Amino acid sequence: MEKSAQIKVKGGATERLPGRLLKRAFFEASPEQVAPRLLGKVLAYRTAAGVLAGRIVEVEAYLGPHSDPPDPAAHSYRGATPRNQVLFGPAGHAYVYSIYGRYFCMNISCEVKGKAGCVLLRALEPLIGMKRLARNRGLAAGAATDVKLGRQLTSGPSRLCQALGLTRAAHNGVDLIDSHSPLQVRDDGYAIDEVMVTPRIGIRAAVDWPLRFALPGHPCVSGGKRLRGSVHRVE
DNA sequence: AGGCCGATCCTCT
DNA sequence: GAGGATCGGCCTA
Repeated sequence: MEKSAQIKVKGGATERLPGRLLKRAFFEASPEQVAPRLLGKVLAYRTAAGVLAGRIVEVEAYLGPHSDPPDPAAHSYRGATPRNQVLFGPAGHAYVYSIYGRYFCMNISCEVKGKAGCVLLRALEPLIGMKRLARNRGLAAGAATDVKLGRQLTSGPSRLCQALGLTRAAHNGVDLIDSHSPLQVRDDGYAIDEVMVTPRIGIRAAVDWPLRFALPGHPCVSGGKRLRGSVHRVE
């Protein structure tokens, strides 16, 4: 019997989240600025059964209709609708939408109220609650520690929602930078050296715009060689 | 009222 | 590399 089995984690409500909460101002900038800065930050979800968390390793920026030129691939391109209204609200809120009838994707609203830019979370590196992340994905618990299977947990915009258990009904509109919120974006001091920039994935319009950002060479980034791009140093 | 389609994932070849 | 699953939301009439 392992010792760790006796140091069982306490109830989720009291369990600490890693690092410190980001500030609202972090998200009150253009999506092109916010997206690369989000790399390395932590998405943490406090549930009754304990904390789930992952490090953000791949994102995409989607520009609001006010931008010049406007972004035809963005959900906000044709203005506010019941589905996308969160994007037109204040920065730092979750925009969760359903796609293909079976999946969800999560974005974070940017800029100030009235400007609908956002950042899509495309991949996380699993950090906390690996076994439960695997179970939520319908994978064996062993996948949590298996290097080969590890990237199947949270590498993909809908995979990460499935792993954390994020849905539109429960999480659309949640404030991610409120200390009382179950879902938060936090900074644990992880430093980024380089950022890779490529076109966005899975869209039909503006296919060349360089708005996808990822940690170069990170095993949890989705896609293969095809998705290599230019690498830039970070401050 | 009806049609179209998607910021995906998984399986099979 | 290709194709199917599956349905909410948006557009057109």
